[in-house]
Amino acid sequence: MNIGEVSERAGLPPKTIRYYEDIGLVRPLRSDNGYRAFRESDIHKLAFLGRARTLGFSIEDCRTLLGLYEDETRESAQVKSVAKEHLTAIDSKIAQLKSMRKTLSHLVEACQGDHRPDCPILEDLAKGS
Amino acid sequence: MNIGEVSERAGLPPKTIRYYEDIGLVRPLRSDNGYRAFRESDIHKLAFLGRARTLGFSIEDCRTLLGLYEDETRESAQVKSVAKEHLTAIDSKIAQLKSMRKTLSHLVEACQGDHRPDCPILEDLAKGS
DNA sequence: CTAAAGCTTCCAGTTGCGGGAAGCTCAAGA
DNA sequence: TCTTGAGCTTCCCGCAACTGGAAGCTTTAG
Repeated sequence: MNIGEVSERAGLPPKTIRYYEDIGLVRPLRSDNGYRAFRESDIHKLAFLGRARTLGFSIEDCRTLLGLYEDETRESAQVKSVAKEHLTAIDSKIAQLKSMRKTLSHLVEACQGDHRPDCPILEDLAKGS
Repeated sequence: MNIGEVSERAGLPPKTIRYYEDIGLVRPLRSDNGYRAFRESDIHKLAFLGRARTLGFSIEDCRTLLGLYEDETRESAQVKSVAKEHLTAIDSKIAQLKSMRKTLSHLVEACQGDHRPDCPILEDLAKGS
């Protein structure tokens, strides 16, 4: 199967698929004309990667997860460990964003937003809080 | 004042300060020896930038905000507009992360995390939800 | 006088692709 | 059969916002 059809079936842009081959996440065969020839297993892998990326896993995490997926001798504890670390990272990002959000929303509420130059937002940035 | 002292006073790494000069956010003078010579106003600007970055504003937003800060004829509505857009962006990032978090936490809870290979996390990635 | 610290510029790498150029292949219509 | 257009290939640049490191000059401390 050519990359265009694979792109639709896996839900990933052709550019992304080529990139994943570049970095060794998938290894499609090649036809005589030089075109990539994807097997069903490649499509399955690509869809797996797409979903892992949707959950926010880094490419390196995806590589690890894919490796575990294909390793019959894996221990689920290994998978859980990767997922838990990622969950922790997500939590700290959320916390950071919420902190920004809190400060920023206060400032936005305090700002009149009219034609006059006086602005609590700029004042806060200038003086620090 | 040299970059080292400015770095401490503004709370930004020297590399970052040089980068901000590169992209035209600050324009320190130069001493005869070629060293950057920062004025108080430069330090003030850098601290302003540091705080804006802490609130998650992009560099281009920072450039805009700094411009407004130095423009006596600004209207606070302009500042508020930039801040509100950023707030919206933060909100959607939070929403996206929470969505990831929700799915991922369910999966992590469902996974035994023991020595056996069976893993709901991998199963979900393989099949989609 | 020397060594270390601090400054300079420049270049490469990070993450995860996207855009676009140049060029080959293939499928369909006149 | 020829041609056109779509689809495929590789390659390299660019994004955001820096960080790290090399090579080399200046200043400072002992």
